[in-house]
Amino acid sequence: MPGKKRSESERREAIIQAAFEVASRDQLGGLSMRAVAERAGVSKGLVFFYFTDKDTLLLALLDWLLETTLVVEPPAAEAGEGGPARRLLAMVTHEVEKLPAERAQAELFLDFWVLGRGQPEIQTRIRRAFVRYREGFLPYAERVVAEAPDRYGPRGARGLAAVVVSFIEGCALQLIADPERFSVDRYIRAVRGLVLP
Amino acid sequence: MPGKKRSESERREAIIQAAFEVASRDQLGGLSMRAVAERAGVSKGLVFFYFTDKDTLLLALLDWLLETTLVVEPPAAEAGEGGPARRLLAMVTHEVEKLPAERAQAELFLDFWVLGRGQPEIQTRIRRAFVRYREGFLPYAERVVAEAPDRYGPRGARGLAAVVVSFIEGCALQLIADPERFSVDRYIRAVRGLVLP
DNA sequence: GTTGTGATTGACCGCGAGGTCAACACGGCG
DNA sequence: CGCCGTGTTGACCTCGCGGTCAATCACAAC
Repeated sequence: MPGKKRSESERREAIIQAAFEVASRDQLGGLSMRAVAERAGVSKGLVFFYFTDKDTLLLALLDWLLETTLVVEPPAAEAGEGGPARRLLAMVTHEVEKLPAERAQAELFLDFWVLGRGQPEIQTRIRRAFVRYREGFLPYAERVVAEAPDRYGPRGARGLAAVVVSFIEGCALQLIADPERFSVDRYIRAVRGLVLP
Repeated sequence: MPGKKRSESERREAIIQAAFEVASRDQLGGLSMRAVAERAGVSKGLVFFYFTDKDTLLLALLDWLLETTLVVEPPAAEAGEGGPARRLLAMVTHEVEKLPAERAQAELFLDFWVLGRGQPEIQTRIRRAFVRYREGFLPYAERVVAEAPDRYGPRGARGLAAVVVSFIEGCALQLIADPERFSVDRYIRAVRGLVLP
């Protein structure tokens, strides 16, 4: 029944939420404007009214996803007690432990990643978000490098932050491929053995 | 012009090759039976003649991909000179250095990974390939763990191998997202600084 | 109550997808 | 030569997609 009014931001939010739910179920490839409209309890035309394009809707969904996920939480104060390396390790542990709860987001994120190839708008947004994510680790990586600057070369902190992020992303990948076998504990123990003296 | 005959295996191979080229250009989402047929210089019907389904063709493509990529090369003999940790590191370095050259394969692989969610046939094949890949590192991880068994817990070698694979996969992801910024050297230097005393 | 404005609908369009199939071409065999 | 049987084709079917738009409705202002 046409005519019912709702505030613009409410509608937009609801549609994006519906899009997320559809994408979680059917992947981005299976996300159709029809399905989103149905899930949001709204007609197809209205989705096009708020988001002119499918591309526009996807970008809005991506923005929402990047704001929600892929944020570094600063370490707790007591995490730094054993030295910089232990603190960085605590951060990595925390990030990896978050993954299972955010599995749907991680899957969608990866889906955008694949879609991003050949779609520059998506790619640049993902890249920017990643730079931000890496920079969240940077200050702590710097303190690790500062302890033994000769072991890491110049710009060693950036490299270390990049390695940290790569490892976390690799974990996300493993989690998606094989959730039952993925054991956070075992991963963390192996890393701990590798890097702590 | 109908009637030209070619051996079955030749045709199958040519079609899979065409499918790979199309997928490299347009991703799996843009891979249509029409496009594959055109690329292979063959009619659409023939593609269905050899591969009854699109799903069947995709599985054949995936099998080809998994046989081609995702194989661990054993380390060179002199790589073990500095001890087990250095040898494992040399293997990781080598795997990461291979990535840029195999970028198209890595991208397609990731694409299948995303598609695999919800498509059990794909998922199990990827999982099996990954188990094999991890096991390629296992003997060398075992020797690393054997040097300090107390640092890694029980089954520490498996955890270490998993970490190694996660890191390599994370690198592949970074390479796909941002090929220009991705610097193998910097990554390896950071890892070296982290794990070598 | 009338009117006007802006949110909302659903029928509709064209397109390209996966898939089917009757017809056809060629090589070998009697 | 004729005539299988296996490759091979391209027209054709249906379906669901993204996208459009005139009609419709709810509400606020007067």
